[in-house]
Amino acid sequence: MPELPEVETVANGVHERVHGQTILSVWTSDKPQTFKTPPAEIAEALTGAKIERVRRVGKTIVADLSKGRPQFLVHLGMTGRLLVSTAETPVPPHTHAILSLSGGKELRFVDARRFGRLSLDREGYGGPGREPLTISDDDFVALFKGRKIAIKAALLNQSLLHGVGNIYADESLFRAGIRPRRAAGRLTRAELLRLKLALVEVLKHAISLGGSSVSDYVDADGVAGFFQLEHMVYSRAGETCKICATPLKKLVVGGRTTVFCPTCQH
DNA sequence: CTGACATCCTGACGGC
DNA sequence: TGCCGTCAGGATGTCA
Repeated sequence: MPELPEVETVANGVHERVHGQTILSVWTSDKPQTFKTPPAEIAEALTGAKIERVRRVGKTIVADLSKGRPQFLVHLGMTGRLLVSTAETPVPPHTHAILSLSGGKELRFVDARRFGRLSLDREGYGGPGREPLTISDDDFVALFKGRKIAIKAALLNQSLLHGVGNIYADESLFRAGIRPRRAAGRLTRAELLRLKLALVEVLKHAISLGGSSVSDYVDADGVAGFFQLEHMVYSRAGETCKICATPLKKLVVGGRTTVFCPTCQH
């Protein structure tokens, strides 16, 4: 599932391949759920527009278009893919949008499970959440002050922090030695700073490896990432801890499957 | 404010 | 082999 590192990898890959190009035409599927903005409006806004820049904000991919045009937003959901393909490449099943570009290639949005969303930026995007890679120590600590919810649930809450999903929540809590059910507001400043450090480290490392490929995540060229090979806990319930060999335990926290080491995490 | 739960959706996987 | 039930989860919404 695409979280911050995967979305960053896709956004950067797409940017390198399409920036400066003009969108010649737009095709959209007939699956209304995929489009938060009506597909006809999206097609109208995009057709003839130049793609100035493609970047990541939280888990959203933002395409900045020529002046006067709205921004084009892509959320990958769980299984969404944004692919730069030649026009000759067979169109895969579950393709919901195809943008034909002046360079001859196509930018395609493919999403089997249809949790992904395409929209224009009319109402703004991102919300109040902060970026984990740039937030200050004091602001990070303040996010959790007085909160009774489990720290894992707080990490997943996009209105607090952007871009953290199930994989990086579990991985950062493991690396910080903190149990996922601990009340967020009861963590000490030292623990929260340890968590922040672990989170930044794990996100940056995952970005450097092209993200985690579980489910069916791939980058703009359809290439898988490698960080899943370094997962310490995510999806490893019942297996042994790579540090202390204790069997890893499974819980549900914040409605999500959660795996932790009862020995390494307190 | 909080958590528990349902909803959307399809592919993968386990059991029989 | 093949069918069927279960599970996975990001964002959002309902309800207690």
